[in-house]
This record gives sequence, structure tokens and C-alpha cells, in this order.
Amino acid sequence: MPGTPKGKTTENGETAAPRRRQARGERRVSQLLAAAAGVFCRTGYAAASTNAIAREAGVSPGTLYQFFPNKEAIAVELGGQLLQQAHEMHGQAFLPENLQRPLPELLDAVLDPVIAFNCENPAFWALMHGSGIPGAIDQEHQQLHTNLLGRVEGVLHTFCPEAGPAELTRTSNMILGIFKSSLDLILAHEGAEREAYIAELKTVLLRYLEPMITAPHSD
Amino acid sequence: MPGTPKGKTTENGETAAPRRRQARGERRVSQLLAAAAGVFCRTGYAAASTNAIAREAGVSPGTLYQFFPNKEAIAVELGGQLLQQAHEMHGQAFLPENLQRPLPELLDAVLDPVIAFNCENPAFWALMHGSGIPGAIDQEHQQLHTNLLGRVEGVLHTFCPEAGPAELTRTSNMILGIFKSSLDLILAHEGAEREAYIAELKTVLLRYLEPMITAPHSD
Amino acid sequence: MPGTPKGKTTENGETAAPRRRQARGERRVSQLLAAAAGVFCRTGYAAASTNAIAREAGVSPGTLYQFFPNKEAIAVELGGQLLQQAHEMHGQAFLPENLQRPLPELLDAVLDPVIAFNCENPAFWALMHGSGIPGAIDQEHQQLHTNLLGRVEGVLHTFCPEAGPAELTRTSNMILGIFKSSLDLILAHEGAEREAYIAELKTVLLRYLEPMITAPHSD
Amino acid sequence: MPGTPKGKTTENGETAAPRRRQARGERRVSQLLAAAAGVFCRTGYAAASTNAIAREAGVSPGTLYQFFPNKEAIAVELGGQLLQQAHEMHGQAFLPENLQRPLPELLDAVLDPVIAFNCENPAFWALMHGSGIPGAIDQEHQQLHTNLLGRVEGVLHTFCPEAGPAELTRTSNMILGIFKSSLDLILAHEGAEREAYIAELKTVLLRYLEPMITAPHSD
DNA sequence: GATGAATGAGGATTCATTCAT
DNA sequence: TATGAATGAATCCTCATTCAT
Repeated sequence: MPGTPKGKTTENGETAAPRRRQARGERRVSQLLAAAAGVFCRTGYAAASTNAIAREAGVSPGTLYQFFPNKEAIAVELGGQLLQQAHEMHGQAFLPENLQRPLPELLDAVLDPVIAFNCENPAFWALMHGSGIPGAIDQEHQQLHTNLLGRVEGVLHTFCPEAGPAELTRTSNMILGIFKSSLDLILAHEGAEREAYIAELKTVLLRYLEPMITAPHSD
Repeated sequence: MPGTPKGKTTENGETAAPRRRQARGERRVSQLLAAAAGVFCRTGYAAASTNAIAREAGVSPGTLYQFFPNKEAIAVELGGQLLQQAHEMHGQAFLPENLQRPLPELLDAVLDPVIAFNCENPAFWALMHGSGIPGAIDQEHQQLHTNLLGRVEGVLHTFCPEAGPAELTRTSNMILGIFKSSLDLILAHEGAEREAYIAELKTVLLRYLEPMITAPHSD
Repeated sequence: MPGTPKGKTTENGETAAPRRRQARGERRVSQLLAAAAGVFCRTGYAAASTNAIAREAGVSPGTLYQFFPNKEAIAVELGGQLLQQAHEMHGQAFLPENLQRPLPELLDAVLDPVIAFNCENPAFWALMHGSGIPGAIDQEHQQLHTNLLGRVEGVLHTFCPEAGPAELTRTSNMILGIFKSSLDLILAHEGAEREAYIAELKTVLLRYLEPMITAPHSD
Repeated sequence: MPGTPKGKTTENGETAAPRRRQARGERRVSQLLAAAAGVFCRTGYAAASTNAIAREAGVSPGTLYQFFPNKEAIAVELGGQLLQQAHEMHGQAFLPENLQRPLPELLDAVLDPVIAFNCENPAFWALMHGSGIPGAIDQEHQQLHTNLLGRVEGVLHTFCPEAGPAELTRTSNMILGIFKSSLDLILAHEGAEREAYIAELKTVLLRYLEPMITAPHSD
């Protein structure tokens, strides 16, 4: 359970003081994670030094290690937390009611929140991306990918019921790949240009997928 | 001229022994570059230690430094060499005669050699990719990107003469992005599945670009 | 401000603990400088390894680098600190009231404190001496020399008003040279013999300068 | 016996080929020593790399080690050779007939050749000077110093027969010290200014020694 | 809990020295 | 013999992690 101060397993009924302390602890964790997010974004995981994270958080390195056993744990927790949010957001994006709609609307319904989330949490992308990343985070990355892949495959299946599983996986991988690379472009631009790239992404996917659709959805 | 043993001044006509020695030197450089390619592929540039590269090449750290002044130079030379090959290969891929053909053939003509090259030189991709990379290599990366972007824009322009420059750039960026992410998938698979991904990439691009074409090419 | 732990931002009113910590930090700096002084004296700057200095100070190499960014900085700080003391001491030695006295007394007044200082700080001499020393320290050395030369020229000018500037510089250089070489001898001896060398130095200078004096000073 | 190729103790009567080989060996040694002299002068002993010496001599590092077992040996041999010349030169400088002359002439007779030698062999000074020098060379330095000291004491004794040995040693040390520091100044200047410093050195010594003379020499 | 000094293994790089050719 | 590539110990320095206060 990362993010919990070590050496304390307070299952007991806490009174005011411990709770305040715990609250402070959580604030610290947030501080540290926010700092880590910033540093990871700027320098990548490998080049991010724990001292730099502590400094960015305005605390001493010792304090950092009061909340995280090591550097990897910070990334894992940060990734996990963002992943959690991402999952929730994906849950909304992939709402069953959305999947009934025609493709263009579905693309809007699914992509817009996902893109928005990534624009607001660039660290998410930085973590789920970079190389030179140790096992644990990579596993989260895999997890996220697998999860997303499953969802996309699910949607795809409703559109192309007779497509084989290998084909479904392949197409889903392509979709995710296209999404990822477009996200890079989207994040790299701002304002109208960003919007233009978002539109372009939708165009690509629409043109790619439309000819595959074999099952009518709006009846 | 990286890759050349330092302090060598062999302007004279060399007899057998020096030539053999120089040959050994070149073999060493190749060994080292190959080792570096492997290590960079596995761990990324930043995490790759010169000692690891030397060990992988089966030589001592000092030997490595007899041929390269520092770690960056190894990556620069490796990148440069691959870049050189890539440029030559791009020259062939973007042959004017190819550009006259209808889109499906053009995609084959351009993509097949590029994909083949990247399949044979995975380190190229690893180097032109990673983050935490020092200036010189990043410049090569930029160069490559700019260069490719220009070529793609050029081709695109002949297909869509009335498209504005901003639109051309945007579309080209999308194409490159799609290509890159697909290349990841292609490199991650083998045999028939790899071929399937290659076909899929072409499908995506074909469907994306076909509606944009305004200029007939086959007349 | 070398010698200050990096990344410290103690603008706030410090309570006991931080002050104690800072005190420890200052002790460390002193320890390290003392150790460096010893090692520099024994081996010279170039041959002094940072690990050796750390070992002599009884700390780990990392600790040394918590207080000094690199080897040169240690020498610069040590030199600078001694230089500071030296300058203050020179200020006293070259007091205007001393310069009014007849030559023998003036020699006593000027040389005694300078010699005493150097006897107590042999590292000063070692640093302002050695070759193979990097820029920053060498600059300090130059500075010291120029400064001293200027002072000596000043005194000399009051004694020999009609001497030309080239002559003044030359004589001052001779005086400093004689002083330096004698200092070596003085530092190499102890007790009565050291005193004898001090007396000898004064004799040399007295005999060298007396015939040059053209301006009476005791009127 | 440094300077002799290893693994050959040719006491036997040599025919033409070996002698030519030996001649070539000696040329190599001279080349190397000259190169070493240059490098030592420029960078000091410690900072001089054997590769730099070899490069300066236009040979490979391996060749250097064919003639010298290690770096120190080069300095020892160079120092020894110069010492040899110095001794011979000192022998002439301290000729008995010179010692009969009055002090000013004696100073000329002794100092001029010594100064000339040092001006022509700056490496001598560099070697007999620097710190961070390993044992063997330092011993030579001591040797030289002791030797010179003895000579100076000898001369001094004829001038001041009733001076005690401690006093003689002390005065000789002062003389040598003055000489050394002046030599620095002399070597640091050229042309007329150099001559001026030479004159100044003689003035210092003359004024220092004249009052000590108790034995008339020219009768 | 917080602090920041302390630790020490590890990484890049150099250079005296050796050895195959 | 000459060559210059190869070696590897040693150097400077960094940074994840620990610990006394």
C-alpha cells in the first residue's frame, strides 16, 4: 500500500490528532506525486532524481523516503493513481449507450474525454510511454494497454460481429497505435491547431473503420 | 570522423601489417557499434553504460575509448551511420517514378523498403525514438523527421495541389505518426502477423488519403 | 559562496536543531579544508585525489561533494580563505606608519607577520606555489602576486622616488623572489635555526636595498 | 642502465649491424628524451602522459617502453643526463683559478655558465623543481642540491675561513635560494630585461656576501 | 514526522603499461 | 624492432538510499 507512512497500520478508531496527522500525510503524498509528475514530464523517469522530486515538492529527501520506499514506488503509485482515474474515465467513455450510436458520434463520445484527460494529465502519457522504465511501471503500462485493447475489441466486435479474434486484436492495436501517435501530435500543439489534430484523428479512424462495419447499429 | 582510432596519421602507402591493423580497428568499431545497438535497444541510451557496451563487445572499457571519445559519440556515430543508410533508402523509396503511380502502388513502393530497413535495423528506431537523449542525437532525430516530413509533404502536394501548407504539414504529421506507431506493431510481430500489420498500415493510409486526392496521377 | 551545503535555503529564523546542523556543516567544511590542506601539502594539487581528501577527513566521497562541487572548488575555497587572511595580514604589515620607519625596522614590521602567517599555514604556500594547477587557483596566485608586487613597489617608491617604473618592478620582483626562496628555507627549519634563517633573509634584503635608498625617511 | 634496450647486454665485440642498431637505439633514446624534456617543460612531470611523450617523439607508446621501463625512468634518465652536463659545467664554473679572484669576478665566472646552461636546458629546471615528483627524481634533485651546496660552502669557506659550518651551510642555502628564485625571473624574461635580472642577481649576492668576506683573496 | 548530512556503489573517463602482429 | 590496439586500475563525480538529530 504505497503512499501510507511506514510503520503505522492504524485500523483502530482514530481520534482527532492521528487523523490530522494522516491528513497531513496524504497531503504530503499528493505534494510528492505532483512534484514527481512534473519532474517525470520534464526529464523522463530515468533522469528524474529523487532529490529533484523532493526539492520540487519542497521537502527533504528523507521525507520523501518516509512515504515511498524507493524511486520506482513513486512512479508506480503515480502511474497507478492516474491509471485509476483513467479507468474511471474509460468507464464513462465506453458507456453502453455510447456504443449504440453511429460511428462518428461514438468516436466523439469515446475520444473526447480520453483526449481531455491526457491533456490535463501529461504525466500519465509520459509514464505510460518512456523507455528505460523498470518492471513494475511497465506492468502497469501493459495492464492499461491490455485493458484498453479489450475495451476496443469489445466495441469493435459489436460493429463487426463476424470478424475473427485475431483480426479484432489487430485492428484494435492499430486503432490504439493511431490514437497514441495522434495524441503526441495533439499534446504538441495548442488551440486551434490542437483541435485540427483532434479532428484529423477522428477522420483517420472513421475512414479506417467505416468500411469494416458490417452490423447496422441504429435501428 | 568518429570511429577512427585517435592519433592515427597514416597518409603513407600502407603495407600489409598496418592495413591488417586498420582492418582490425574497423572490425572493433563495428563490434562496438553492434554492441551499442544491442544495449541501446535493450535499455535505452541513458541507461546504457559504456562498460556494458564494452562488455557486450567483449573488450575492456579502455578499448572503447580508443575509438570513441565518449558515450554520446557512440550513439551519434551509430545514429549517423543508420541515418546515412536510411537517407539512401529513402532516396530510392521516394523515386520520382514511384510518385507518378496510383496511391496503392505508391504506398507499396515507399513503405516496403522503409519497413524492411527498420526491421533489419531495430536500433535505428530505438535511437530515433527515446527520450533523455543528448543534443547531438536529438538533432539527428529532428533532422530525420524534418527530412521525412518534407518528402511526405512533397508527395502529398502532387496529390492534393490545392491543399494549403498548414494542412499539408498536418496531414504529413498524421501519416508519419501512423507510420511510426504501426512500425512499433510491425516490429513487435513476426512472420504472417507482421505481414498482416504491414497490410493494415497500408489500408489505414489508403483510406485516410484516398478521399483527399484531387489530382489524377495516371494519365 | 563555496563551502555552503548545496540547495540550502534557510532564510527563516532557525531554531536550535537547524543551527546545530548548520554548525555541523561548517565543521565538515573545515574538516574537509583541513584535510585538503594536508593532502595538498603532501602531494600537491594534481596528485591529490578527492577520495584521499575525503578519507583524510574521515568522510565518504559523497560527503565531500555535498559541500564542494568538484576538486578545483576545494582548492579555490582553501586558497581563497587563506588569501583572505593573507590580505588582512598584509594590510597590517604594510601599515603607513610602518613605512615611515628606517629600513631595518620596516623589514621587521613587514616580514615578521608575513613569515608567521606562512609558518602557521603551510598549505597557503603549497597552493600558491605548485604547477599543474587549474585556472581558478592560478588566478588567485597571480592576484596575490600582483597585489604583493604592487605593495612592494609602493614602499620602494617612497624610498627611491627617482627610480623608474621598470626598475621598481624589477627590484620588487627580486625582493619577492628572495622572500619566497627564503621562506622555503624558513619553513624547512625549526627553532633557533628557523630564526637564524629569518635573520639571514633580513640581512640579505637590508644589504640589497640600503644602497638604493635615496630618500631619507626619518626627518 | 636506462636508455639501453632491454634484454641485451652486449659486452661482446659487435659487428656493423648491431652497432647500427645500437646507434639507432641511441637516436631513439635521444628523441624520446628530447620529447620528454619538451612535454615536462610544458605540463610538468605529473601531467605529462607517456603517450604524449611518445607522440611528441613521433613514435608509438610501445616503442617508448622498449627503451624505458616506465614513466619515472624517463624523467630519471633525463634528469641524470642533464645532471651530468650540469656537473661538468659546474666543474668548470668552480675552477680553482676562479676562486682566487675577487668576488665580483668570481660571481661572473660562476654564475654566467650556470645561467647559460639553465637557459639552454629549461627542462633541467622544470625537473629539479616541481612537486608531485616521485622518489627517484627527487633523489637526484637532492643530490644536485647537496652537491651544489657543498661546492658553494667550499668557496665560501675560502672567503670566510673563520665562519662555523652551520653558518656556512646557512649562507650557502641562502645563496642557492636567491639563485633559484632569480633564475625563475631570468628564465621568465628575455633580451635586455633578462640581462638586467642577471645583473640584479649579481648585485644581490655581492651586497650580501661582501660584508662577510674576511680573507683577502687577491694577493 | 521532518531534516539534510552521510553513505557508498556505480558510471564515465584516463593513462601507464602490455602484447599480438 | 616498431606498432598501436588492448588492458584495467584509478580518478572524478552522481545519486538512490539511510540515519542521527
